[in-house]
Amino acid sequence: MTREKKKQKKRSTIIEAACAEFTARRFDEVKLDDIASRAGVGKGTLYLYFKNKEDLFVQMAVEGVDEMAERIREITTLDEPFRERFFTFGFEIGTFVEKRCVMFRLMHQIESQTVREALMTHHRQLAAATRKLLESGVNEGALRRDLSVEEMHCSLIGPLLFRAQLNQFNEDKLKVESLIRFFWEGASVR
Amino acid sequence: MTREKKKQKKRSTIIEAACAEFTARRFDEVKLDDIASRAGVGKGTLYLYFKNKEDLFVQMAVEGVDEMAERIREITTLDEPFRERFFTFGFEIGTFVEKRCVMFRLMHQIESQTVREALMTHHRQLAAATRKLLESGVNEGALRRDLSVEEMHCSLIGPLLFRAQLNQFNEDKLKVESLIRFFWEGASVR
Amino acid sequence: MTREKKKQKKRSTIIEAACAEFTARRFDEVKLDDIASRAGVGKGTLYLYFKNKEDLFVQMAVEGVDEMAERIREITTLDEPFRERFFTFGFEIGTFVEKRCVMFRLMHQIESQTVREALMTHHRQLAAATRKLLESGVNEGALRRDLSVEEMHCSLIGPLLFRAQLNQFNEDKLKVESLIRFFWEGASVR
Amino acid sequence: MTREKKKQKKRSTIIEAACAEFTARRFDEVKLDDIASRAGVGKGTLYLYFKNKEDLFVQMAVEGVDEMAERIREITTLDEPFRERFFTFGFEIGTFVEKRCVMFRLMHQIESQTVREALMTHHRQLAAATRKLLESGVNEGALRRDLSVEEMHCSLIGPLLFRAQLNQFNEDKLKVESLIRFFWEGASVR
DNA sequence: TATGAATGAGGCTTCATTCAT
DNA sequence: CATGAATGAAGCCTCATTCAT
Repeated sequence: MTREKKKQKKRSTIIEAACAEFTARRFDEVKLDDIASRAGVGKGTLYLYFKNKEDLFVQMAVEGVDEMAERIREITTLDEPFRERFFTFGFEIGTFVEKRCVMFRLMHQIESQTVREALMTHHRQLAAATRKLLESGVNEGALRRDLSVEEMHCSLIGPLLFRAQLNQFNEDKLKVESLIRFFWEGASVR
Repeated sequence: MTREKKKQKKRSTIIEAACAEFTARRFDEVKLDDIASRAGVGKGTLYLYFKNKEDLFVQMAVEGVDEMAERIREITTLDEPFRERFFTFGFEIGTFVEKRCVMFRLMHQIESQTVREALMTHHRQLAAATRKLLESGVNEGALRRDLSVEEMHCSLIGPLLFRAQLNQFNEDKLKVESLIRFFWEGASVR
Repeated sequence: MTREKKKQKKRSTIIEAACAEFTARRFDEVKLDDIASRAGVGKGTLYLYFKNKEDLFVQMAVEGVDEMAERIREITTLDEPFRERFFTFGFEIGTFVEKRCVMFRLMHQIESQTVREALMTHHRQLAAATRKLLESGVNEGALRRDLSVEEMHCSLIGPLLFRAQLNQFNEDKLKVESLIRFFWEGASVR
Repeated sequence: MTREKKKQKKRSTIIEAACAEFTARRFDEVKLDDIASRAGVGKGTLYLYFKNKEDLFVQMAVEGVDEMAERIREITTLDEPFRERFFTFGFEIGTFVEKRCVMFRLMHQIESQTVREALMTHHRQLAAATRKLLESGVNEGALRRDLSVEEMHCSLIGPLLFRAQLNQFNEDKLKVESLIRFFWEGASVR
């Protein structure tokens, strides 16, 4: 394995560990020691990959978001009926949100304007891609014209997010599918 | 004003200040100094009303939740058509969520099991009351039988919560009304 | 004792402790813990009086310098023959340098431009006052015209400073007096 | 060039780099990284030539001191009038002090007794050689009998040292020559 | 009851040192 | 020999908490 590959892999390991820790605890409750030992590296090593705790947090929160946005854009242009595309999207975003709901939860709680902006930027891209997809549904006559895209975005993502939060603690999990279907029944043109 | 009243009032002032601080910043970014000076009291005074920072946080996060749950139960038993009760409920919970979305956001990020339980307990009451109300709708034939109450709960509260989060930073705010109506159109029996 | 007085006194205690520590050890060898416990205060207390370690160091290094400069100006204007004034000055500056030679030693070793400037500013005042005094000696015909004031300043202070350094470790101490007299014999007009 | 020569050369490069760094900054402000990159070698390489940072510092501070002491002894035994020998010495020590004043400045600030001793030992040799030279001047009747050698040593070296310190920051530099001459005029027998 | 000066536990961060390559 | 990625010891600093006034 090349040098660069190795580095990327270690970075991922750290991000993964950070994600596990930050998901379970408050920012201040997570010690860099915890992350380091969970990742199986020395504490100092973290600083070879991230500027500081805050940076590690942001990188973690942002990890995979751009790829998800890209994926949504991809789905948007698929050559299928909108219904197909929508459900494909729905499952994928549902899974994504479940895994990465921390980001959504924590996004707004950062003091530093610059750091928050960094997070928001990525989130906005995701939201934009999602709205674009919904818009294409409207244009193709698959989704209702009388609803604003913002409204739909909120009514679709909101439940998925809320579900992810609840699921962290409940055992009888709601299915992503049913939430998406509920949205579809309400928003699609019959 | 009686002594007891005075004390209650000061407690409220502190809770209010804490709420403003915790809404804007992370738990660890909020200093007791900040809260104290925003509330216009000395730092030591906080300890006359709350056991410690965590306690102040919990009390703040829980403030008004029981009252809201009670209010929902009240609405549930109103002698009106369900549709009326539902929209009354919708607006009130929407407003409540907007003002107190911090609690929802922060609930899951507490390390201490006991503290988290304290928060969860209140939240579960709120959820229970909400589900009860929805259930009554189902029983009265106003809401669809084929949807589980959990599903509906999630599809109703999720958007309201997500909206509250977005609104902290967007100016062109989505209306609570439209979200509730969207839910109603999808969940009610036509 | 008034509140302000008390504060000043504690500040002095800390400066004193810092002086003792910084005189004996390198900057990085001195721990704030050491200073705090020598001063008989908590570690955190240091931060009520000084911004950080560097600041404490600078304040310590600068302590008393302005007063000494003022004292020199005072001596300069005394109504006595220059010879008297010179020896008065000589003893006082000799003693001062002995006690505060750290400042001179450390002055040039500060990385931060701003911090170094802070130190240099005070030192330059001291040097200026000293040169002024020597100048007055020249003008009154007591000191040689053919020597530049800078030369004299250097030939007078240099030995005092070097002596202070040596004395930290030798027991058979050189007398300040003999150094001053040597300078006087070389620099005065016979 | 032989292998040994090469090694010596690299060692010199490192010492040189260390000297530049330690002259400009505090011991703790100098990072081995800085020294290494200034010397154009890897950080690990430093440890092939020096035991640790402190050792590198000592070796640097001591570099050339023994040679200088030897040179002074050489000058002492030259077959010339003392006056000649003295000025030769004066210029050389003046230049030496200018280049290596760090050593003098830092000598006393080392915590570790053993390290300090290492430095002091070399310095004492230098001082001893200097005093010997001055003593020979007294014996030959060229220098005043009524001054102690220590006094003279201090009055000669002190100004040179002080000048070196001032020169780090002033542009209009005092001449070594004038300081030596001032000493000579005061200390020699007319 | 109210205060805020004093405290010190604890965590982030730096950087000298090591060692596998 | 040379390197620089990895490490973890150690210390500065913050800030929740206490307590004398």
